Amino acid sequence: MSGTVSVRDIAERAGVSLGTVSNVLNRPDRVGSETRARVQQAIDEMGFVRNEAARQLRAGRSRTIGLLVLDVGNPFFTDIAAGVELAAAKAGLSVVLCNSADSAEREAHYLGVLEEQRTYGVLLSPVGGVTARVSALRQRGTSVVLVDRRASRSFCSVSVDDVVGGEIALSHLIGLGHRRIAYVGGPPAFKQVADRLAGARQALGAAGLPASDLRVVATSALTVAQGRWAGEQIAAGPADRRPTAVFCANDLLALGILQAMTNRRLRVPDDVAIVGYDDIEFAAAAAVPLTSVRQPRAQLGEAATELLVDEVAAPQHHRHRQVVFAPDLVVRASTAPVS
Amino acid sequence: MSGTVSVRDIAERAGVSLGTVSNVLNRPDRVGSETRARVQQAIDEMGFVRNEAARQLRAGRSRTIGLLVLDVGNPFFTDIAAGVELAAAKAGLSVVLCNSADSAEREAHYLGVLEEQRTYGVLLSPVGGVTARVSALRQRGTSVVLVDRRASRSFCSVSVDDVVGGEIALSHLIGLGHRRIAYVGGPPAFKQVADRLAGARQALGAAGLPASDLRVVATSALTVAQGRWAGEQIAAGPADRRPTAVFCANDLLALGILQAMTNRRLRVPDDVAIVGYDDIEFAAAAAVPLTSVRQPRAQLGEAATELLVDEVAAPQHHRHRQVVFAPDLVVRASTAPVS
DNA sequence: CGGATCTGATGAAACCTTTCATTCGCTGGC
DNA sequence: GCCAGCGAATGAAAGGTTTCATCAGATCCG
Repeated sequence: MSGTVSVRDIAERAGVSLGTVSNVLNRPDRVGSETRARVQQAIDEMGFVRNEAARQLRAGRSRTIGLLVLDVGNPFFTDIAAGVELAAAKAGLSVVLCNSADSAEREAHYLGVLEEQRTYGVLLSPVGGVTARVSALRQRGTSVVLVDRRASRSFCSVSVDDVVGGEIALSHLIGLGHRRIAYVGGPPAFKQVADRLAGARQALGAAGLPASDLRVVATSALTVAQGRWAGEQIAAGPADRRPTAVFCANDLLALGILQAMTNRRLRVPDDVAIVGYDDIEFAAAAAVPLTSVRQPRAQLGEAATELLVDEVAAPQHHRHRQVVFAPDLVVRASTAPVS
Repeated sequence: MSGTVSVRDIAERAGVSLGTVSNVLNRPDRVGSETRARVQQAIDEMGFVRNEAARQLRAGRSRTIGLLVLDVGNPFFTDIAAGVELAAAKAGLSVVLCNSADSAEREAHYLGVLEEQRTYGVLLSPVGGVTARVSALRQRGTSVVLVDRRASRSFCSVSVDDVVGGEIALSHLIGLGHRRIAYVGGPPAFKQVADRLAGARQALGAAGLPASDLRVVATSALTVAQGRWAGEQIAAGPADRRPTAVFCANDLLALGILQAMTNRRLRVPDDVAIVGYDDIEFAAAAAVPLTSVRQPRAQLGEAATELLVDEVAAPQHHRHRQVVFAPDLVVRASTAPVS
């Protein structure tokens, strides 16, 4: 303890006024060099550390961005966080990372905490959608940018075009000659799941192929276990009717499929080609490295942060924008021409 | 904006004094029920949100724990974070998660930020060790608990016994009849790498087996790529001298080994059994689910938080403790009796 | 009815920093 | 020698909450 050191103590020690110490800290150019040196010395000697709370109280707003994500355990979000942190550092801001863990209750709790902290702004990947709680937050003066979810006109947002993602995944498989293809994903109500399927169907249509070439296997969640289950379904059929390729709504499903195929002694990509989605780190590290649709995660985080900073810096002539990124395909060993 | 609402506004609206509003918020039992209701109504109507900065300024300390980890992308740390969050919530505290990304510079930066915030305390998985920066932080009154690193007497710490971990991994393989075993890990200077090896050797000795039964393959990092490389080394030898089992210093290495074996058309566990370390989520999700040494990650986080709370709550008669957990073994498909 | 007790409410002080209008002390120009 | 102008330093005010000593009013008992 030893009674924390304040600007007043420094001022006393250096024989100057409070204001001068503050100036040394914030506008050193306005202070005579000799005085500045004396103050600096006092700061070093006494081990003075700014009290951010007092600073923030005075400023009315903190220098910390709140990033509230659906799942910190998901590499997708930690990569976004890395992008946010990068952009925030550039703007002289810090980031606090909060985890709603898919729970609306936790989301509300953290929005409360962030609002009490008078956060600079909030980057939110919402559990359900833009709830009344979020609108209230914004109304009371905290800027909010949606992440990984396209917003209406009244909010800024950054997201990735899932229809395009489905399209490039399927175009890749069609290009390799695959004609019996399965789409694994669910629940179908998830917008991402539906959009990626829509994109896949578009690609099929564009190639002049019948919609029946794509078989949909609906899962109840986007997990490895569900992938394993779907893999069993797919492997169970007779070889001549079995899909030669599988497009999964995310990489976890794809890993589950891979595991099921390994169990069944089916070879990837020779017997079944697999395309995942998200390109998480472990997609490249899988026993058979996965071809996957990559979302520009770090860019997503950076863009969101920039939109936020823009909104906070000039609230009056800020126009909300909905930025949509295009995903791209990372081709690895799990896909090959149909045999 | 609309000029943020303060306790003063609420007091005015409800026709009471400042202090009463504060009492409604903090000790509702000391306020008459009728008054309380009137104040509460004013709060709801005006959308009052506590200003945490002012609160904290007054209290001299924030209600937020700083958790500074080596790598937020690593599931090991996010699981610890989950445990921390759980225990923190119980104590009415929030958690901010910071990422030093293995950089001493970033670590120092974040320690600075956390100190300026007058954080409740810091949970630190240190980059190098307990630097002067950390000691200074503590000396100025911020409690620090080390995570995943055993501390000397002067700090609290929580860690997992890596020697025991190595021991149980190797005992498992010995029990399955394996006698030609490889240990993959590095760089050897990493304490964890060395301790796990020491444990492995102990198990060998305890079983009355010669030290030569364990071949050490040193890697330059604990990554999938290095695991792949080590796997190549191991697979390259003649079948009758090739190890029948591999114990890896972490799961990433193990995944790399698995990938190399798949490439080489060697079967796991029939040709080569694999034991990983950490039991990350993807260990279970691998093409061949990995047997792995599990560290009690959530418990680690919880214990660290409790030590911190104990230290902060009663600094005078607090005694620093170094809690060491024992890991356990999760047996999956990647190990089987030697064929 | 007076005094003791108790509940409930009050308001000033303190926490620490930043800001800004002022003041101070000089220099240079007229 | 006086004044304008300038750089440098000052000090009071503000920001919102909590705490604590104090006070007002009601209740109860003798």
